[in-house]
Amino acid sequence: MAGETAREAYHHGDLRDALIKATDAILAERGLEGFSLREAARRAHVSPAAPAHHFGSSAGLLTEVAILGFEELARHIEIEGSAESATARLKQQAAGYVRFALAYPGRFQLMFRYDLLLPDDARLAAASELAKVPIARTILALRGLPEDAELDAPTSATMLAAWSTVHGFAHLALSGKFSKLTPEAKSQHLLDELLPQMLDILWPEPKR
Amino acid sequence: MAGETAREAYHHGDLRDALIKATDAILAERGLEGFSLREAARRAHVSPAAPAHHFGSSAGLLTEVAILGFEELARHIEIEGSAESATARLKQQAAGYVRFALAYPGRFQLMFRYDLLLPDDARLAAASELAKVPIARTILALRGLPEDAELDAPTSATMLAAWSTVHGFAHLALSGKFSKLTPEAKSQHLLDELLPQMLDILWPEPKR
DNA sequence: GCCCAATCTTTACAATGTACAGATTTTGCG
DNA sequence: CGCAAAATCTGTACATTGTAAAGATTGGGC
Repeated sequence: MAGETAREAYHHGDLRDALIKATDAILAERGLEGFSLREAARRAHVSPAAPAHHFGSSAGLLTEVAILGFEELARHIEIEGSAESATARLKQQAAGYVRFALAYPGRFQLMFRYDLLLPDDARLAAASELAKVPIARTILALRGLPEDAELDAPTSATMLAAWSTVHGFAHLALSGKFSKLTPEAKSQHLLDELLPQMLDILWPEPKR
Repeated sequence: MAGETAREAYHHGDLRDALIKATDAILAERGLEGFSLREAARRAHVSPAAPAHHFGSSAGLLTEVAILGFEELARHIEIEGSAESATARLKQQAAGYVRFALAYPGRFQLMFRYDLLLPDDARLAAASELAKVPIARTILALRGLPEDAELDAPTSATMLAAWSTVHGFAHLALSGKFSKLTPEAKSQHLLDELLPQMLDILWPEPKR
């Protein structure tokens, strides 16, 4: 009991967390295509069939990781400092979205791969919805509405516009469609140059 | 020689085309996740190892299908009728892009899955670039430039904006992020309602 | 102290991509 | 025409994957 805790822990303890962390490590090291259920089990020092009892299937484990991904995405989107205008705040949030996608490409791609996730998981849907809240607040401010206003048609259309723009940018970047630069310098150039240029076109500063 | 041509054809003939068509059929019937190299070989009535000689690997076959996909995408983007304004033309092209993605989700998803395609295929890169040409023309018209003008920084940033917007919309739609509707009615609603609403916000008609 | 349920292992099976060696067909060339 | 060489396809084999089924082992509640 006071023996080697690591050995003991794997035999009964927090396998669930260990598998989630192993999966996250695989996504970070080898990307989404480098993941396999058996590899995650290997890293947790358990048999290939062990994960099934905790997550049901591979999709169950990946869904759990995707939920954590949406929560982390929400954190990246939330605004830290003060923002002068609503459009400035929107641009900061857009940068946060893209920064997350570029920093954790495996996680990000997983989050939108419905074929790898449980299709009707309520917690996943909730996490996905929660990640939109910070943007919704900014959109309301952008349209001069109070923070707790209802999401009318033009507001949700504006949200859709912001979401699509930033998501398309991130997805195209990860698909290698902007790959004329080296991978190292690419992220900074995308975030510091291309993204602001694009956002200035779609959301020009109203201050004349 | 004058015998049953179908049997003969499979034994020597146009296996390459047959495999491409089989793959396209799988993508249409079962989606991208329903594809396997062996299933394509099965549909072409050849052994599992046969495709290798024509395409090298699974990625080689899929790359060929993706090239056809980009060519078809370009056709969907090209404008058919006359367009009053440049922004109207842009919106028609955007609708063409989304219509393609919704009509051929398997093909569309494949085209941006770098992990399934040959990473350095020149013909694939060329087809991808060619699909942007119709949009580039519209962007130039939008900015009041002649059709053969060079793509300066603001023009390419505007292109990036248009591309990201429409691609993000299509990708989010296919990821099931808008799925509060039935799949049948969804496509029409997306094309007729949501997409125009979004585009009107990002590209308002200059005509006051 | 003991039984039951939770947890993990072992074994097994069907599928997949693809390498390798051989058969068969077509083609090029004298 | 004849024949060798090249192109094309088959058969077999192997490592890897997800997961189902049944058995072993552990821990908690009474």
